[in-house]
Amino acid sequence: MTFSEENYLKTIYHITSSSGTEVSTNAIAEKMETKASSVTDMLKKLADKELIVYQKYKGVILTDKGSHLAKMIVRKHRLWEVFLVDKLHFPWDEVHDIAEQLEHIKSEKLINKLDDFLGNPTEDPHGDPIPDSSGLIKKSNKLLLSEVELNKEYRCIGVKDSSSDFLKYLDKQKISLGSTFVVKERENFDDTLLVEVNSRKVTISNKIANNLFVH
Amino acid sequence: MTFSEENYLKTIYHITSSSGTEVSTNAIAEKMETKASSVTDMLKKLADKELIVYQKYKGVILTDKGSHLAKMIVRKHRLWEVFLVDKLHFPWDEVHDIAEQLEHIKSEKLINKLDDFLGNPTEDPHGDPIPDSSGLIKKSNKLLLSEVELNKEYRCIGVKDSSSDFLKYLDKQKISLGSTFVVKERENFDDTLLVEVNSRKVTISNKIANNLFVH
DNA sequence: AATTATTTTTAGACAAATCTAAAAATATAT
DNA sequence: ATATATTTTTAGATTTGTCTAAAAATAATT
Repeated sequence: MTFSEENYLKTIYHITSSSGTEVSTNAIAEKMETKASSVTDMLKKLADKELIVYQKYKGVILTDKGSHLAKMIVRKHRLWEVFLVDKLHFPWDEVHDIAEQLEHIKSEKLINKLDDFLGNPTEDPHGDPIPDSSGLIKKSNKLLLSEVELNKEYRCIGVKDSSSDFLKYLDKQKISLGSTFVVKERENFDDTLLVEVNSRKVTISNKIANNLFVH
Repeated sequence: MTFSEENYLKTIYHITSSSGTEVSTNAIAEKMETKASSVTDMLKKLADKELIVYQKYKGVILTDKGSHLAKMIVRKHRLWEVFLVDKLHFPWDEVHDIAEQLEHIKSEKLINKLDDFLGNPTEDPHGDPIPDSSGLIKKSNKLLLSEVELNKEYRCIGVKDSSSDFLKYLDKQKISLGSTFVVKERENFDDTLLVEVNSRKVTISNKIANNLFVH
């Protein structure tokens, strides 16, 4: 498999995970920042290899074979992210681009040894689950801050939207990866939260709470 | 730079290191297992980018820029080899192919953090020197077993010829990476050596001794 | 239901890296 | 020094992945 084929497979896998249905040509093109015509070309190639089921104008779904390969790429991506954060001490928001490259390294032995070296983690630094060597995925217990129970302690494991405006806001509020949250009150009218962030009381809007992942 | 350009640059660097003079089109083609015509095409491209000095029919040499880039690729290759052997416990003879892939990962920050993580090693598992981040190379103190002094202790760090016949011979003699050697006698007639291998007396021919690297 | 808008596919072109076969330059040998 | 052999380059073709522009299919709207 070429890098490009792997990237398409991964993208289809990710869109399927959130939508559940067939994936459209345009959806793939948009996510990969390429043209629909390029996508069509590649879909034919992937269909020939029996990695996807493709019917003209009807969108695609992954075959079992394609789904397994996609999971192996996701597995590699997330294991490398753990390596970069845990072992090389990269900030959590810098690892994605490097993992995008590392996920294409081909060696099953390498990835299984890396898995052991890292202590067989089940989640990456963003709280996303890491498929095991047979493709099994322990479902994530990652939540949005807007969904948590009152008076329970949670730890910040990531953001959904990583726009610079949002990251600046977090910086101002001294919220970072690993911060602890305890939601003390929820305003019924607009779902604004009164939260203890590292024992400091902060008011957090619903929009903000919808962009913070916790554990 | 593309993977292919990097591979050409690295090959030219390696051939230059051992020959010292201009590198011929055919020498490159042979080492890369490709056709001379493909090499010519790429040489033009590398010359356009001012990474090599290329004159038709006269062979090539690296420019300073090309030489530095080549060293950075070698640096990455050798650091990843150290990672694979020291941290993931790969056998020393399995790491080359994986490092060939990892050497193309693009991130200066990654490679410098990896360097620190590994304790800034100056040699890879085969005893070859690792260029530092500015391209400086500490000259190797790697020797052939045929060149060592009598009654001094050396450690096996690699082989020159890795044909399967030779590796089988080593296996039979229980010689492996890390074995200690003390040369007790040298036969003047044919340079056969009487060697203590891990305190066991073994007779080693000059041809064998010329293929074992020690420290 | 007919028209308009959107999505998707096709057709044809292009750049990168490779190849084969033939031509040109250089090296070797008689 | 002339003929032969080798090396290197050119010319033209191929594959992969991309693109633009136009055509075809599907979806949305009046």
